[in-house]
Amino acid sequence: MLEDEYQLDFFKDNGFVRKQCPKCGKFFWTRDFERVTCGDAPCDPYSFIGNPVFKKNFNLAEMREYYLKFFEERGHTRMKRYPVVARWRDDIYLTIASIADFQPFVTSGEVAPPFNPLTISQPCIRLSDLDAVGRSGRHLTTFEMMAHHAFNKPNSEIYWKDRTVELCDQLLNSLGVDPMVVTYKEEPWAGGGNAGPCLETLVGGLEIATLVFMNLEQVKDGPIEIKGEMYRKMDNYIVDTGYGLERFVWASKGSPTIYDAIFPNIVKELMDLAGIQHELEDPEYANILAQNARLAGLMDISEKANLLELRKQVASSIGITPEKLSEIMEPVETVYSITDHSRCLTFMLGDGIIPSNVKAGYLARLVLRRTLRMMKDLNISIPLSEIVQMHIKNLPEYPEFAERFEVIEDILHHEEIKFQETLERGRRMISKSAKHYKQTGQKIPLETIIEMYDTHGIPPEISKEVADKEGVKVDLPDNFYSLVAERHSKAEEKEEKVFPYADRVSRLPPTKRLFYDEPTRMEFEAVVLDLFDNYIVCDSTFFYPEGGGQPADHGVFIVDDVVLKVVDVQMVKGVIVHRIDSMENELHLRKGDIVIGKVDKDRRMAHACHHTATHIVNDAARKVLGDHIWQAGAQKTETRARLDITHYKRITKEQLNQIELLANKTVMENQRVTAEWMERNQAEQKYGFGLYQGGVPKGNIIRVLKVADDIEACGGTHCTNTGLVGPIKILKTERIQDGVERIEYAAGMAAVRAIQESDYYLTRASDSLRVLPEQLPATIERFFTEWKEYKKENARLKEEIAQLRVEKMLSMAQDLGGVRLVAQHVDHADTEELVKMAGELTQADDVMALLISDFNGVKIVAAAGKKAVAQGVDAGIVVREMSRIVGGGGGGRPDMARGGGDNTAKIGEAMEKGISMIEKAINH
RNA sequence: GGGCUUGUAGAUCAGUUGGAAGAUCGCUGCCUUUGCAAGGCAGAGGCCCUGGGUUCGAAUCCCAGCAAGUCCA
Repeated sequence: MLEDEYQLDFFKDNGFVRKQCPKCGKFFWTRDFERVTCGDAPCDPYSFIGNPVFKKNFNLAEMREYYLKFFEERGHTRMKRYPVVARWRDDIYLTIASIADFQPFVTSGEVAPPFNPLTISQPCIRLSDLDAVGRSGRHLTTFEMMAHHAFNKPNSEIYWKDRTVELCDQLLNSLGVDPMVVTYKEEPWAGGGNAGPCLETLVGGLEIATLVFMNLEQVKDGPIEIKGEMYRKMDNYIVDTGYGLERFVWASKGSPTIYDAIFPNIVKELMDLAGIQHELEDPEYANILAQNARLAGLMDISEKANLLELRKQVASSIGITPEKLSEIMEPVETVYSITDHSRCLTFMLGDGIIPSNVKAGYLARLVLRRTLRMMKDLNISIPLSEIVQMHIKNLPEYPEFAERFEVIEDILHHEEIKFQETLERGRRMISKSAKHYKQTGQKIPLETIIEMYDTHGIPPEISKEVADKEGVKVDLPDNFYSLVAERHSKAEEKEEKVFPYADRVSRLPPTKRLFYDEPTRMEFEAVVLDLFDNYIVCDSTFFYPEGGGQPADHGVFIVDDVVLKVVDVQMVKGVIVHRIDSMENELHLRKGDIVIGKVDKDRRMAHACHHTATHIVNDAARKVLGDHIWQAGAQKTETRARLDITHYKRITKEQLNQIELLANKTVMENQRVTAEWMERNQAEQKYGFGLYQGGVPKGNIIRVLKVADDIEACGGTHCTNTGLVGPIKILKTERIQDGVERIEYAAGMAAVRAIQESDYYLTRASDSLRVLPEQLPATIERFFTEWKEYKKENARLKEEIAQLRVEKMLSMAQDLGGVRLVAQHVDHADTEELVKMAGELTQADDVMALLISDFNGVKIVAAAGKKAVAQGVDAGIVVREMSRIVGGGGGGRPDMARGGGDNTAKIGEAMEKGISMIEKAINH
């Protein structure tokens, strides 16, 4: 249905014909009238391997520069790359395409593009084909998407389809590609809520560019269907191209794999470390790899069955067994994979991702652990950081990575130790479980292996390896990871809260936010524009709506004599809605009325102090802990505030003190706090993405706030000078996730109160010990030691008393048919003492002890010597019966039982019952 | 953001249905040995993570917190 979209003048004017591929049924454009197939794998196999398609070969830096310059010379502005971690977005963690840089605000038309048209080489990370990396010869986790983009609007078109294809064609021409081998395949594209026609540029069986003409947006009942979703035309239309830098380099070299093309020296180095012969000059070897890559291009080898099929085909085509081939290929593939993964880590850590168990950090750890595992498989024992360092040396275009190497090394070292500990723990667990199943002669159940992975992070291969060593079998199904996924499949959808009057509010004009203009003014007049239930909307307001971790202002509206209490303030699409506490009062109000608003000043000031303090603490933390610190969340209240930051270690007490000192120093310097409304692009260019620490604001104009050295996009209300924040007191740190530390602190009056509070605890503690506060630690330590000693002595004494009493008790025993019964009241003895005595008494086989005391209610202990037990006495039953009489319960083993109750008046009765039961049991 | 798991001696871990806190290694002393490796005997070392609750009684069951591990989006 998009057919018409592809009828380009460029094709007609340049002698292209449109054909349909008989293999895949897709339509494509070619200059070669004889051509039958579309040029894409699997319809056409790779033909460039050993037969480069460009006149000259390029390395990454040369290719990138060639490309950017080519488009610069044709009217495009060259742009700096964005980070691989998508800080400016909250829907994805990693930058997956160059267009991701401009989503969602530029593509939606809300924000103007920084340049138009522009060209960029954007490093991207995609982890969706992890298993194919290294094996397929072409998959990478990290790649640079070279691109030229043009953002067109109805009345201002930069260029569209014809010019785009023309530029692509010219680029290939300039590189010396034979025009006859280039095909453009029609393939509708969809992703991220947009879609449009698309042409894939194919050369020698390899897709080297994708030209997307984004002109559709996803809507529920749109007229156009693409891949099952409905779309409609957008007003603006965007040229979204993607040229694979690494694939260009590969095509220019014609090496067997993409890995040999883009980082040959690191591959070589790792091959040496792993002790693998890797002579690409060896024609036999190169042939195997080339065959493999060619055939791998034809199938999706992330399926295990397909991988086996691939092995079979390659093996037969070169005349060796599949097993032999696997033996040759696997280590080489692993080296490729390590090289790729470590490059991915270089970008991730270089751009500031901290490994963690959540979010983007988890993805970093995932890649990191895969890499370590593979290194271990090949016995490569150098630290991972050394491999990363090789990449950094290989990437002089990214000097920022070299600058951060020290931190990266530290992080990697940390992670290596952590993983080792996890594996060590896991090995012990499996080994234990294996021993257990060995005894029963069973296999280790799959459920156990799944749990080991899911709960303890032990890869199934390692479980198997350990079990093998113990001589226990394990069945590992091919679909192991999908079985794990099944466990998690019960995902629940959570509803998004929708403001009930969203429609009505959207018809109102945006509220004037006066609190920005006069941050200290708390009283104002405003005109009521609308009211419903207990919500009031005015033309302007000084009430700050909840946002950016800062809670809403409270206060009152006054109309005539009526006071309306404002309990919440929210912003809905630019309109500020005040909620008041009761509906009745609202009856006094009508649209058009003028109201007087009064903001609760203390509350606002407390929030402002804490908000400004948050920026100061964030800045101080970065200075003390390092540049990798990134805000992961923040919340302010009247009494305290908290800031979550990414950091790969626990913050030490000393560092915390330093942060606190530094923060207070910034306060005392009494620097001006300034806010400036800036165009988004301009702000980003000037200050970088550090702006978005506290979240990504919407719209083209953002508010840039400067507090000392901290510069962030922030919509909150602040103190006008840092001095007004008052003291900042850090209260505690908490590790809310691996890699994320939470710092809690109080500022201003709240800080003074917090100090008073902790002072109170200190005074109370020192008062009750009757020592000075500075002697508290030593005193408490002494008390604790003494307490332990007394406790031990106490136990010893009880033992001794028990022994002493036993003799006397035995003398009072009554003889019941060969069993000596000691039935006695032992006043004030606790259960433990009774147990000790009973235990001591029944050292003699023929003794039956029945002890009862009135300690804290009634305590009963019965113990029977071996002979008594043999005669049929069950201490458990006796105690249970006796305890019931005193209103409690009890039980235990036949030779030792305890119980009790709270009815002390019935002690005697219980004792009689016990004695009679024992008599009965023995005489039975 | 969701799921799962774990906190017991210096270390690694047992601890049955709630009923006397254990093992192995390490540590101390003595013995054996030319010495070492080791062996024998004796001993020290526990707020059973914290705080509530249920119970006559909690390491064990329930709730909350703190600390840690791990899988997924």
